[in-house]
Amino acid sequence: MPTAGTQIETMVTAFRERCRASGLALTHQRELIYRAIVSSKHHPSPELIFDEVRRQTPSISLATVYKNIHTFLEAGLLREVSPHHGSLRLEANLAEHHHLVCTRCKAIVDLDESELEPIHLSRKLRAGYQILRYTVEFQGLCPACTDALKTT
Amino acid sequence: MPTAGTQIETMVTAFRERCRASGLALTHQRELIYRAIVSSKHHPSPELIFDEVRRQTPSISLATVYKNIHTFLEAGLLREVSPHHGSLRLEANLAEHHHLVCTRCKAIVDLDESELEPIHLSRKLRAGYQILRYTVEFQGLCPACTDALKTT
DNA sequence: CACAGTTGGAGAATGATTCTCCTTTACGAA
DNA sequence: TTCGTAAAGGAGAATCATTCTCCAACTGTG
Repeated sequence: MPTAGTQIETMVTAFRERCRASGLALTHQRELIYRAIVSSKHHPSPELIFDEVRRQTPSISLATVYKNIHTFLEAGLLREVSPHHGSLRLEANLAEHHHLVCTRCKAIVDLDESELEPIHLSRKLRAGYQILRYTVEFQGLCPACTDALKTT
Repeated sequence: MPTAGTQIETMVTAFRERCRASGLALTHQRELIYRAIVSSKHHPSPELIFDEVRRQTPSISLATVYKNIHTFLEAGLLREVSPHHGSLRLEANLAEHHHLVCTRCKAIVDLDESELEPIHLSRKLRAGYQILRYTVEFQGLCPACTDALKTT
């Protein structure tokens, strides 16, 4: 069975290949940033990644971390945990319901609980966790953005 | 069948009662803010709410909108769409998986696709939408935060 | 109607993110 | 291996979202 260490190396190797394939220069900083994210068990913020990377290369700039995160997101090497961070989004609908989020225009449409069957967990979820509620987020393209991409 | 208009009035009436019950003063601004959120089909940001409310009361301050949003969230009158906005959170794990989010400390734990049964939509989802993927977000308290709240 | 405690307004302060501008580096070609 | 060019990095200013501070105005009670 592979250890966590070799698994990280596998991902870093794949990362190098994907950079080459995408025409992205393979810089020291880029590899450190990617490695910091892959090695993290949590889902780190740019600031945390910066703190981690700075331990090995104190001269790195926070702007470089941000720039590369966006580069990696565009290249599909990373994923954002939330499709709508950046600004607080609110709702007054307190009934159980789910969301359909357009990844392009960030519009959010509600889906009633009755529109999907209840979720069943195969096993007891993580010991010690108290689950209060769950929400399903469907990500995709809304009709307008589907059209817009076709035309372009 | 109730029209959208009367439904909004119903919610505003309930809002007034809940304010009274929670000891919150019923100000002109509060009602406008709540009404703007309830009336919105989308899931508005504070800035959008401000723009809307300002049309009726140009003297309102953006800080007031923010303050009241937080007041309403604490009173349970509103809900945040995303439990982890505020800072970009990233992951390199591109496999289908889900998230367990602690609402108190914002820690995110991955849940493998195999840990829950697939979701079935009862009907064809919204015409015209292209669904690319879905993620289930379980919200609750992690073991550490559960303990912390017991002790307090 | 007056009082006391909330709440609102304005603008400064803070934190996250992006931009600008100039220097340095990666990497294909010679 | 060296060179030239385009891509990338660093520093700090600029911008955007959000929060705070401080004082004036308002709500709800007596």
